[in-house]
Amino acid sequence: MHWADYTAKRLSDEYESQVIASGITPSGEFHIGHLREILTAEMIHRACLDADIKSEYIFIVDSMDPLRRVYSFLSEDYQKYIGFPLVNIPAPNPDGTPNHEGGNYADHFLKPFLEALREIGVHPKVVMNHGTYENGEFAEKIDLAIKHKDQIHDIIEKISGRELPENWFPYNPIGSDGSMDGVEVTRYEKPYVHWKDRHGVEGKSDTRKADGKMPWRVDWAARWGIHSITCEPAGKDHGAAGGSFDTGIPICELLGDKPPGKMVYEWIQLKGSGPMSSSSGNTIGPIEALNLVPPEILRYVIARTKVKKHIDFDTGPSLFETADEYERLVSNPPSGEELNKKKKVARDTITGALRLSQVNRGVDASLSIAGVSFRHLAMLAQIKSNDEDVWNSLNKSQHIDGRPNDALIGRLSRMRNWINSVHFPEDARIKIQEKMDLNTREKLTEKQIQFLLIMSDKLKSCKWSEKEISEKIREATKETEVSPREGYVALYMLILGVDFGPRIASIILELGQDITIEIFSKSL
RNA sequence: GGGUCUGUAGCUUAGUCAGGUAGAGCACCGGGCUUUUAACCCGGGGGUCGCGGGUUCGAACCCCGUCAGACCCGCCA
Repeated sequence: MHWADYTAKRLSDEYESQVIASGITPSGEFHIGHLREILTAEMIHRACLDADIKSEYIFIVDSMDPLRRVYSFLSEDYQKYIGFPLVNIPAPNPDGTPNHEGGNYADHFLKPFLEALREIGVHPKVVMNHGTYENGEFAEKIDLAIKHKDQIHDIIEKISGRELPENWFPYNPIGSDGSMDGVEVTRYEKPYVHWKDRHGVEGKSDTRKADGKMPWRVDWAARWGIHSITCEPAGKDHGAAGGSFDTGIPICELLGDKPPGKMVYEWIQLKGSGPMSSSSGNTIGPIEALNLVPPEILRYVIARTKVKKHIDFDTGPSLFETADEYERLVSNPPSGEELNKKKKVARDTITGALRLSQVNRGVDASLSIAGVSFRHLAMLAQIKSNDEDVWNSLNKSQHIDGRPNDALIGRLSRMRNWINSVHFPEDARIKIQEKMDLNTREKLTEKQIQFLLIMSDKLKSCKWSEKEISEKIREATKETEVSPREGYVALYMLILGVDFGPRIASIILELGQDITIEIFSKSL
């Protein structure tokens, strides 16, 4: 059984209807690591719906979280915004300076991420956390938290092993300058928290408004109750012993609610370069990833991996394997009646992964088949600059019959992006030689050189079509009495510098007559 | 220091929660197609399930220990 289906089943044993949640702080550019947070939750949500369990999926944006520090992509102008809720800060310009016309900081980073989510078929109910404060939904929890201040204090200190400051208070009001830093609570008089900020200014915050927020560990526990969340997968940073999940459970209960069960997912790493981090610049954005990787395959990468296993995200060579594995599975799904228990489990797991990988829920996976392997498409995309030529070639090779489907059109356009990016594997790149070097030439026999000379002549008067070029190759092999194989090897050595490759006539055609003849004349 | 997770074929892994003869893909090798030469089809070899104990008629799976790797415990998912 797939992990999402298993979780859905477990949830339905405990709750009648589900609220599955994700939560992310929009403190900077989103990266594909965040996609795991989103997709883990969304797949459980889909699994619930597929099992006729009532379910809702919400994405809580921590727009009230304060700016912690001036990140590397921000200019020093942001110094003055430290401690401000992200929703109250101007969005940065590309050079890192504040753009006062560009909306707020939280929305700025959120917007493109939501677009990427749409592209991979995720349609959450977006909850801006500052909105929840603004409309008073937090007020009751804030009141309870303040009343149980000492107990919460003890829970955090005991479970996390962290020492809280003397003046710790489960509510951080915003001071006169807009920052939550250095604001000291002087007293609480429902619904107002009175304070004195670092400038000595005194004031009060209305707990029914977004005049302040609860600290992270309390905030998270409170929102489980406010939104009746039944499942919220958490990153392993929150899931560590003594982490915010562990303190959240008793705090949530203290505030009168039943906490969701603990579920922790592993991180995605960029192959070979460790965990993703916005500050180190070691990121790949969901949008960048979606430019290269078809959405169903991006989903598949998450769906096929157990939640607790880390994923090495690789936009290099292993993308071929992942994509071809997906293609193979969809076109030839594992089936069979006489399987033993283990094989049945394996089959159900993988078919579950395929089901959950579809961009649109309930749509037949077979519609996402491109009908051609990633490798073959990579080759065609490199030698055919025109999409129509690619479709013609695929028709001729009987990969497709007639017009390409949407999946294939999408694959080709992303394939072109991939090839043009630094991520495309070098050994898959077709490199046209300007001329044959001496080393390569020495590997050829006299006969093969003869063959190339004849070819050179023939190409000069050749009508430039794939058929004609193939015909010339055949003629030349006959005239010089080299085997077809030797002839092809000679051509590959000349044009690509290696002894094998994709269909040479296509490459020659694509190169054009002038360039081809130039390669021949320079080399021979 | 405390904790979590991972360790199965050269590589990626399924199977571990409900113990019952180790399964797949890639790669590799062989054959076919003999020209769509990075395509396609068929076949094959390859695993002390990290290591050591224990429980059991029976352990990749449960328990204890141990080694290795990754990560968390400073709100970075």
